[in-house]
Amino acid sequence: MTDLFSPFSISPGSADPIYRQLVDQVRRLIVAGQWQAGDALPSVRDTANALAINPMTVSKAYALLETEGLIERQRGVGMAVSAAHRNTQPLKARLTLLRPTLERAAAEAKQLEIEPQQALDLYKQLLKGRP
Amino acid sequence: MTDLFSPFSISPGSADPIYRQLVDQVRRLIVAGQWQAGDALPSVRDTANALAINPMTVSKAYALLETEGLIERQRGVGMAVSAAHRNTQPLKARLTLLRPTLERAAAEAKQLEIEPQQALDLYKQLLKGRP
Amino acid sequence: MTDLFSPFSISPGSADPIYRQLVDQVRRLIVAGQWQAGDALPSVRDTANALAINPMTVSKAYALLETEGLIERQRGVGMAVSAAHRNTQPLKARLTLLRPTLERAAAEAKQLEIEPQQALDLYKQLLKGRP
Amino acid sequence: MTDLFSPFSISPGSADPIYRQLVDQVRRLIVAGQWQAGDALPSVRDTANALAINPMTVSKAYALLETEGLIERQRGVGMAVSAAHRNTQPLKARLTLLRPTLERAAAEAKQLEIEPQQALDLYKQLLKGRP
DNA sequence: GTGGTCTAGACCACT
DNA sequence: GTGGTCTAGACCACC
Repeated sequence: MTDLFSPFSISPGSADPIYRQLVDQVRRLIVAGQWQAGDALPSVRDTANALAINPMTVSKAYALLETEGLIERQRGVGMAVSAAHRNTQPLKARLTLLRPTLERAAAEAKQLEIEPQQALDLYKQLLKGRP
Repeated sequence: MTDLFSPFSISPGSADPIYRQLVDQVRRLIVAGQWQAGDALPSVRDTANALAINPMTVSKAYALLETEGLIERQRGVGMAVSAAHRNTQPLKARLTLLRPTLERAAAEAKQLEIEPQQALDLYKQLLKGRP
Repeated sequence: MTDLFSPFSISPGSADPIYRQLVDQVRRLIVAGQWQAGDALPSVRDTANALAINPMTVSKAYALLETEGLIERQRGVGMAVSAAHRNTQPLKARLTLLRPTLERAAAEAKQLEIEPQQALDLYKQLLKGRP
Repeated sequence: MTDLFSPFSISPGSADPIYRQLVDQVRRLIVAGQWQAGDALPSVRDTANALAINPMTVSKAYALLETEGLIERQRGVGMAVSAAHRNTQPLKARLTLLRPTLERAAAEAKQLEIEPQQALDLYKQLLKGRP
């Protein structure tokens, strides 16, 4: 029997590939401190089963994260959050990860000639979860 | 020889394809009213030369914009901003174009456990052009 | 018709995987300056055909080299030696790539209590191609 | 409680598996004559404890060495260096064990277009323990 | 049990 | 033409 629940959620029809969605989610979970150094990651097979995707797709995501140094392979055991990585990155580091998207949003607002205050209002609304 | 300058700027190494970058830029320039109805678009060949990209890539971008109704093909002359299209879209329409990116930024802030106020501060800074 | 020759040579039964063998060979060819910045790499399909292996295996090797920054993807065209990378690395850089293997060889000689001069003689012989 | 010291040193993150690292170390210690015929090997459990690895991994290494004839199982006592095996192998045998690594180093030097003399100089340096 | 590698083949996106 | 992604399934190595 396999675990049918997964900490990940993917949208198969999305623009960016499944493996990339997984990488991004893991990265944020670690950087935000929700996953601590040494914590085991869900196994490739369990994740593949739970999300109904191919194990290789999960494996590819994990391989990239290993290259990045965020997670480590423990042979015969599984993958774990890298010990070398400090738990819960400081606010500054987390803002750095958020920045690129906000930079793009700023560029777009400018091209659309939307006033900063109006762009800020929309963002505020979305941050509160109001659709 | 052709014009080596172009109103467009593309980044060949970017995540989204060149044709998409072109489409987005044209759309924003028109919607923001910087390009008015009847204005001629830079020719496919000039644009391709200036940006050192394949003419078919530019052509594909224009074709999509034509389908969208934003620009019109004037036989023997080139492409022009569609007359049917109201110049300078209302604010609401422009905010709709900005929304997807801000939605993504909101989702990322949440996953990174960044407080709304801090995310807003960063966005405000970027909107002011302060790097 | 496809190219049946390839600049690569692989040994399918080797200890390290095929994709790794490819990565190492490309890396050395570039670092040694035999492949210059901007040079196109053999296409994934051609290489796969010539070596009678799966295209994905070649693709995986290229993806790793791209991550490493040694080669660049030119969308719709193929892969090329990265322009950012200086052609023909200086001797020092090349020695750095050789060093790990020689360090291992030194450690093994020590454990086997082989005199330095005798280890050097063997290495000299092998460098001359004498089996 | 068991001995927390071990004559072995392993690197868990290395390319080659732990059991292989153990096999190679035992082999060199015996062939070099540092471990004599009849000497007892550290017990599987002690070694596993000291290195914080799975006992089965140590057991596998010992099993391979037994197959190789280098060590013998003494029922109820443990493993010992094989009596049948001549202590301190002749130089030729020890060079044979060193050869594969040097062959690889020679191939790499050639691909990197490093002159034999420069490769030899580096190896000489490393043999002297100068980092 | 764990992940890694490779294959064969399909489909997609880009130029 | 180019590479990218995913699938289904096999086999291997390691612990």
